[in-house]
Amino acid sequence: MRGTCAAVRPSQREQSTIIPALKLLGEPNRLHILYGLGLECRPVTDIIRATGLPQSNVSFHLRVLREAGFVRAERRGMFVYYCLADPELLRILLELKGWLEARLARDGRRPGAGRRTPASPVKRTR
Amino acid sequence: MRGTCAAVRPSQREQSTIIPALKLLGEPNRLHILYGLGLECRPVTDIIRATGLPQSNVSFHLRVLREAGFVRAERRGMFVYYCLADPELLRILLELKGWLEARLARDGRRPGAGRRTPASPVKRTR
DNA sequence: GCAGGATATGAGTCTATATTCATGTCATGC
DNA sequence: GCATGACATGAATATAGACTCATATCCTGC
Repeated sequence: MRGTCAAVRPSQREQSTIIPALKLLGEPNRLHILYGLGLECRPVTDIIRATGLPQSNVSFHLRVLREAGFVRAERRGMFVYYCLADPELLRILLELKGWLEARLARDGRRPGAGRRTPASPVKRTR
Repeated sequence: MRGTCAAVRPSQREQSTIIPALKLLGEPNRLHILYGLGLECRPVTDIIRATGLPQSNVSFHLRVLREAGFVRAERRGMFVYYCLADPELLRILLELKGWLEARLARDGRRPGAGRRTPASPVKRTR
């Protein structure tokens, strides 16, 4: 905490739950695993095959997802099956994706993606 | 389509839009800036004061948000005002947050947050 | 024109975290 | 018991991306 002083962050506590979640979901392989699971339960072996990732890496990501409560693990004989903890998550992700794609389709190119902030688009507003 | 080899990533293209977005939003200061903006437009100076971050850093994050199309920049005289490009984004984030908190409240502790995968919860399923 | 405040940018550093390799543990079948 | 396949874990490394500092650019008022 290197803040000049107190540097009070107002809604800091507000973000305590959502930030880790967004970070988790922002990892390509992790999201891929989640999508791959869909509504079914699958053994790790399946996930490894589906993703093409090394076993070690899949295990790592599964652990992260499990400890976040996004997936459940359940042993069945020789295998450990992983399943989505709550399908609602997929719905919310789909909603975000829908919004993003709609935006992209609506204004084609990203708006305001230019280098600098435009020199002076408005002469004076008030 | 089981991917003979080559490690074909099925929905890889599917994630091309959502992954960068999730990464952007997963950064605490960035999310803080977005929440701070709310539905109003604010000059950079305000954002700097509100967040307590160094000007350089705020400028950096604003650029990322702007190039992603999450905020718009508009010059008014001496100041550059930043505003949320689409309030819908806040709604979706709120929805995710609601889901997370509901989960947390429902099962108190994170489920499946234990170390190892439980040794053998089920004797045999099949 | 010049001065000064507001913002953007670049280079360099630092940190968090994904990835890999090797090894350990657990369940099953013999 | 032992061997084997399925997962998990630890240490070490690599890398992306946030942060800082210094500097450049733009606007306004004089």
